[in-house]
Amino acid sequence: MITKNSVALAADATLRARGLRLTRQRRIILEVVRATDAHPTAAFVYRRVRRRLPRVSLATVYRNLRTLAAEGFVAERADPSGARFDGNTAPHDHFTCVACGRIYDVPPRADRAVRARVATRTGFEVLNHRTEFYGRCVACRRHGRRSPVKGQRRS
Amino acid sequence: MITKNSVALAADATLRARGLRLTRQRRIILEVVRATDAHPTAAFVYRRVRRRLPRVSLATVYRNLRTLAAEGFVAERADPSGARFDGNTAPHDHFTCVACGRIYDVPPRADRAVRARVATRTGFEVLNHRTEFYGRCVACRRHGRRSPVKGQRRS
DNA sequence: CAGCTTGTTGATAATGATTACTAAAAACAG
DNA sequence: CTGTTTTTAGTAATCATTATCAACAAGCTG
Repeated sequence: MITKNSVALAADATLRARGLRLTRQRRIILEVVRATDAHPTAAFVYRRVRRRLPRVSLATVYRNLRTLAAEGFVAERADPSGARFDGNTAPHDHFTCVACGRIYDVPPRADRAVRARVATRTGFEVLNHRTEFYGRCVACRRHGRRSPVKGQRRS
Repeated sequence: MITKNSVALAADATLRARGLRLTRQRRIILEVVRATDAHPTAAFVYRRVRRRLPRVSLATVYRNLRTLAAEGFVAERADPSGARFDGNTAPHDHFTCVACGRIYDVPPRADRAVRARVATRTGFEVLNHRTEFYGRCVACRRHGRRSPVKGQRRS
């Protein structure tokens, strides 16, 4: 089972091997990102971390999200209004609801062939790929929402 | 055949139907985006448009790229360092070279089943989907480039 | 332990992309 | 023309992100 603690231990070992340290801030930032499936922005992570470390700096959050992403402990994705982070580093796809803006995880497709096809067609070396779906989630379909809700805070 | 002029005519008609106009600026911005497959940034479009309209404003470029995207004449995609635009509005996928940063078009997969699978699994209404591939393009493989080249201008 | 080196933090300034604002120009309708 | 609406250029403002830096902490080394 993946526990908070086993994650921290693994992170600690990996970071040490690079001459980096798993500081209190870094550990809590990692825990916050892994504890939600909301694909949070840096600002969201900042707000959450502040509950446990009231004196943390926004720069520290950004700095560590970058570090953790570079070391593979979180994934980073580009969003029209900025970066979002994902504590789920297992391969999976995403569904973005065009009405409420929420991003849902979607189980990945069995896709060995997809990369191979692109590789042979282009001659490129395909290291990775990801599919993004867009549409309306169940809740928004039920409520008949069609367009982005204005004024809602980005999570 | 799709000519510059037929595009302009179609754009003009669509825009008029919305009470908008195909101004000189708007038309040239559209032409610039459609004339390249470099998935340009707003700054790139601005530089190109300025060759033909030296007094154009950067704000005008942004404003019109947004308008043209909203009307479906160009596609917009989020990139880690900002928005990129695509004059190719036919369905297709993208390959991003992690070494040189270039974004290549990839022919789309026959994919009726992909959306259906997600729809039945989630209950969501899937309107669209897009696959992003990451790897090294032929040129970068040949030159043995592995990491992003620093200091190059985003196109 | 004291001293040295290096990594890290919080605070804040700086940057870069994008958007908002506004007065003037252009496009159109009658 | 004349009035109305849209659009523009120029610029200020905003927002996310990054850089800078002095103070601090952790890990050696002797």
